[in-house]
Amino acid sequence: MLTLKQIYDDKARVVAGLEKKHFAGAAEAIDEVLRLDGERKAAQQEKDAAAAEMNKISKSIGMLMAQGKREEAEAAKAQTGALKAQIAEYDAKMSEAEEAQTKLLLTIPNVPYDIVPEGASAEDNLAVTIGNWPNQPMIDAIAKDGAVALRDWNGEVDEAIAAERIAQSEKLPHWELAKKYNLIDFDLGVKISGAGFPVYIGQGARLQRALINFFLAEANKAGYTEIMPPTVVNAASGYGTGQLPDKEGQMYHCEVDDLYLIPTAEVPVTNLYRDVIIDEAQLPIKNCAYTECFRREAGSYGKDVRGLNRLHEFSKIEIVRIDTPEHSDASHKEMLAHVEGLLQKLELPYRILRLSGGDMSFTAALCYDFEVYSEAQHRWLEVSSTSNFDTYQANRLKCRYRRAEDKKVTLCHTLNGSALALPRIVAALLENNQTEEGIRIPKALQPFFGDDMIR
RNA sequence: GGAGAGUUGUCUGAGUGGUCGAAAGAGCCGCACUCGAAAUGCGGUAUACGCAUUACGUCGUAUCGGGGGUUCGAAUCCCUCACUCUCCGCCA
Repeated sequence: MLTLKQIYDDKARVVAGLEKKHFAGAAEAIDEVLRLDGERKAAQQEKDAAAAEMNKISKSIGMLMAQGKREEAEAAKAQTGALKAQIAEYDAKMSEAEEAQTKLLLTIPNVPYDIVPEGASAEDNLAVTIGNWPNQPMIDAIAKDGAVALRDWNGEVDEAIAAERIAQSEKLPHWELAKKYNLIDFDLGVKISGAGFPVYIGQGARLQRALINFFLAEANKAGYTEIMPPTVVNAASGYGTGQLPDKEGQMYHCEVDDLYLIPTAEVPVTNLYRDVIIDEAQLPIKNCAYTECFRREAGSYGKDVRGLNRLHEFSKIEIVRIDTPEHSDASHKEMLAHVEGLLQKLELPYRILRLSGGDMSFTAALCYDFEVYSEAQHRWLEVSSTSNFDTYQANRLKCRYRRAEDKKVTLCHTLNGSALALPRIVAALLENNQTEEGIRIPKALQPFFGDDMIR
């Protein structure tokens, strides 16, 4: 959540930022936060004064008792009743205002950075890079402006090119390939769990393992420490990273023990640093983790959920960084370069989008999505979302560091990104690399897969 | 699952109702001594909120696992939850 300091320091910037994120009633919400803060402060002052008086009297009673002055002590006791009631009253007022304020702050999203594009939806995302792209005219279109709005070129408007590509393509979608080579059995998954829980078999299972190992090896090479966290977490962890309270319905919940299945390794790995004060010398902390991720995906339907496009359980390697405010932007760029490197090594066509204010997540200050092009479905599939959360998560987590220079305790910045999520990578890999002989495994992956082809 | 013992500051560890935010030791930081280091000596060494200030804060409140209660007063008593350890049971 936002810090009060952020709001006091530059209220106008906060309100403008929230409006960029299309948060309705931004100005009113911020004013209410400040009003509640004033209320809390006033109540605390009164409470503190009353408590100080009470402490003084209590101490004097102790001394009188020690001196054997029973009556004077009893007289002092008589004074305390009213004070006690007052303290209770102010205390109630104070915590009431504080709770109301926190509750409100939890509903207010993070303020986006200045370079975040204006816009209400995915239509307004800014394509900043495209790679391994075979269609030259489109690359030129991108190169001209350096970055252009998605709607200008991605096929929705440029229908001629899209239609041509589709007409030329005789490629099978990945769900048919999965069947043809006996890689994934979706029906078996339905039988034992339900839709969205595929069963990987033989070479399909081996491909999963190869990708997990490849991604972890790359992360290790880039200096990330490998973490193997629990895949169920308590509610406090859910609040720490912002899945709770607003995205409650997206997580699987084990009611008996009040635990949640993680939707991403971000949750356990970031919460490692909840209620912690880190020495600046240890920053940036760079962790990576492979976990299964669980998402209820309530409300999804149609072509979005076909095959591997959207699953309830999937494998993902996540990279997480904790950093100083001064260095977090550099960290973010390193993470983007790392993820981009993975897609290059996998030889998949990809693009990188800077998400617009309206499309980015609640907690992010700056977010880039990585998408791979699926040549049989003719659509872009999101495979990574790499974000800087500024102090927004850290404030909830109480994740702070002690500055080397002046020993001051300050909020950290947190960042994370997928590097990478498997299913859509598998989808693109199968679809884009299909040949007469089988499915070609990219060179970088061959040592991990143990073969150059799925046959 | 049953029975019992615990949880104190960066760490070890004392403290069973009254100047206890907390003894002592270790660690760490600063200063002194030294050519330098070690040793030694002196001082400092939590967090949040509030208040104050140009600045330094001999300022206030809260915090001894979390929450609640008893009391004029709680690290200390009671309730409750979480966690750790020991024994029994069960189990991979």
